[in-house]
This record gives sequence, C-alpha cells and structure tokens, in this order.
Amino acid sequence: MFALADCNNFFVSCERVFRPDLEGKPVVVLSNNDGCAISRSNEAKKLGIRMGQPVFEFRHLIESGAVTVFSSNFSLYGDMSKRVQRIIADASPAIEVYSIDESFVDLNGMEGTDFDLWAKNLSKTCRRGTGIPVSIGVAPTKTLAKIASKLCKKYPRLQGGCYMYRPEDITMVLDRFPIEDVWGIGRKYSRQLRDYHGIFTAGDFRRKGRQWASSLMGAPGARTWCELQGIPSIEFEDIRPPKKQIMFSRTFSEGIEDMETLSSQISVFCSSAVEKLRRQASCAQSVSVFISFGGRSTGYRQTDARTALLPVATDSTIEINRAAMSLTHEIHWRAGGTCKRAGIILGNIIPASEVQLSFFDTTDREKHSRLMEAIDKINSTDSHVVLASMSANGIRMHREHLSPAYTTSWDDILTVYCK
DNA sequence: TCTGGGGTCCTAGGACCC
DNA sequence: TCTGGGGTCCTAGGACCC
Repeated sequence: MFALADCNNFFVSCERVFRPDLEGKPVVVLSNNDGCAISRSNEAKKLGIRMGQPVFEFRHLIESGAVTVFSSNFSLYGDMSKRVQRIIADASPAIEVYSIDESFVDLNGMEGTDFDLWAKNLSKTCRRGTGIPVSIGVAPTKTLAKIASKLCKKYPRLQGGCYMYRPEDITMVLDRFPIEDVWGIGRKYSRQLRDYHGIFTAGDFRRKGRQWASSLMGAPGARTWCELQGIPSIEFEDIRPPKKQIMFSRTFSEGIEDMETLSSQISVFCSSAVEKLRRQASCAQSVSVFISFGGRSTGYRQTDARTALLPVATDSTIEINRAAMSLTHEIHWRAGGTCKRAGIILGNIIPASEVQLSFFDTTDREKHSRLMEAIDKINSTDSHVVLASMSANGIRMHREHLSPAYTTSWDDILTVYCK
C-alpha cells in the first residue's frame, strides 16, 4: 500500500495559519510580481477565480474586499512544508517528498495496521502540529492513492483520511472519477480521450486494454493504465536523485532596457543556480542563458538563447558566471526591445566526484573550491558575499501584499530583494 | 560502382507534473 | 497597464558507425 499526503490549498493554508480571521473566507496567493493566482481557498474557487488567472481580471473582487490576496512568500511555505514532512516521516516507514505540498509514503512493513484510522490520525496530527489541513489517501498504487486523497478533499466526513482497497470500491470510485483529474493524464490527452474515444472517467479508461493505452499515449499511458488496475508501476523514490538540470529565471515587472542591468541580473541568477548545484554536490558541463524580449502587452514575445559547453565540469560561481556573462553579451539586443524575462540553465550535470580533469586545464580548481566553500559558509549566516558583476542596485519584485516573516528571519525576505 | 541491414547516440519537441 | 517558475520522461528522426 501507498499513501499520498496532500496539503489542501497549501499556500493559502500557510497564510491562514497566521491569519485565523481569514478561515472560511475567500483568499488567494499570487505569483511573483503579483501577476496571477497560484493558490486559492475553496471560497475563492467558488467565486470563480481560476488557477493562473491574471490579477487584473479579478481586481474588482480585491478592491471591494471580497477577496484577500497575498504575495507569494516562499520562505514561509518552504518552512511550513518541512514541518509537515517531519510529522509524516515520524509516522511512516519511508517517505518520498514529491513536491512542496505532497509526500508519498510506502506502507510496506505496516501490514495489519488499520490504514483508514492511520490516515485520519496522521491528518489530525499534522493539523494540530502545524495548522495545515492535509488529505491522506491510501491505496495499492501511487495513482490510486492520489485519487483517494482527492476524495478526502471532496468529502469532509472522511476527516482527512481515506483507505481505498476493495476492488469493488475502487471500481465504483473510478467510474465517477473524471479522466482529466487522473495523475498522468493532462489537458491534451483528456481532451483527445473525451472527444475521439468517448472516455470520460478513469473507469472508462481502465476498461480499454493496456495495449490500447500504450498505442495512444506511449509508455506513460500504459503505466497509468496499470496503476489504475492496482499494479504498482511508478517507482517509489525515497532518496531524491540529483537534478539533471537547474534553472533560475524571473519575469521583470518593469522591463529592462540596458545591457548593464540585464547582465547584473543574470549574474545574480547565476549565483543562485550554482548555489543549488553545489548543495547537491554536482558540477555542470553546460551553461545556457535565455532572454525574452517584448511581452504580451506589446503583442510579441521572442526568446533568444545561447549555450556554452564548459571545458571541465565545474561548480564554481566565478567560472560559470564568466561563461554566462559572455553568452549574455553574445545575444543580440533586439532593436527597441525591452527585456521582460531572463534566465539561466545549468545542464549536463554530473556528480562532483566524477569530474574528469583536462590535461590542458589551467584553472586552479582547488583554490576555487576553497573559495566557494568559504562564500557558502558566510552566506549561510546573515551577510552576503557576491561577485562584483552582481551590482548593488537589484531589481525589486512587485510584492505589494507580502505577509510578515512569521517563521523565518527577515534576512530570508531581504535576500529575495537583494540577491 | 553498387548495395543491405543493423545498431547507437544525440537532440528537439511534446507531453506531463507541481 | 496588468499573465510564475520550476522540473521530468518519452519519442521520433537524424547522424553516424560497422
């Protein structure tokens, strides 16, 4: 058996923990730059606010006071997420943290447990320990566990826990479960399944053969089909494999017009991306920089990108930044263009222990790595050591509705502005 | 000169997830 | 005026090899 613990309306729930007066009211958390809705309370959903809906379309609701909005506060959400994870881990043989608001549990070794009670109790413990409502589904496969957890959200009488295992129960649930809500079936395929094959529910899909699913949707489709049959086909990964690609990008609320500001921004992105790289003890062999000009408002958007292969895989901010700076300058600034978004991607990532040194390498890698280690150490406390190319005047994000740093220090918030 | 049949690796693009 | 920011896997097709 597998469990999926899913935090309800996670970002909104985090904000509400510290604003209990907002319980039962329409609340929305906005994306960076306060651009669009990325988390909605049930009451906000009822008002018709959609996921990803641009703010200007429901500004009237904000101004009239019908909806309370928050700018996203990821240091708060990250911290709350860890607290929930710790509680789940304490009650479980093995946990896979799947995303900021979801964790899978492998229940192997807990045979004989009353899983329905286990799930309901764990949900209660999470709520009591963190204030976050959590829905916990238990079923024979990860995909079915996801469905079970969605049932908890729909039916409050399940008290946050749902154990779904009897074949006849599963059949009954799947026959009413919309195909587009199944994990692994996205917008494209669900439309195709509905319009061309008359498949509306998970049950309809399951009644087709495995071969059929495979020919329409390839290997992932076959996997989903098996999972719905109760045959586990998606790996449980309790240790997260290192990332194969690390990206850092931002949309600028006010476009950037000059190369100097842009390159210092990219330098900042670079340093954050490489910090992530070092944290997972990896080195990158390629660096890409991309720049988007124009925007929806100007009616066009064009993205230019350049990639450089590094002679030797590295985790040095200095080396990667140097490559990124020269890529940035290679990109032709579009005449009259305004840069709306930019980013950096580190690719061809390998473990730091597997770096092949080049005979012709002239960089003093030992020195670089000691320097990086020192910088990481200093930056883990409160002061910040940066490269000169990350000039002081950073670009501020629009975060008009930011909540206070309830659980984290102000430095985390300042970091977002300055780095 | 002409031709067969198999295999691997890489990349871009599309689908999905949160 | 105003629309986020990450990721993964799979497949098809091309380049190249013998």
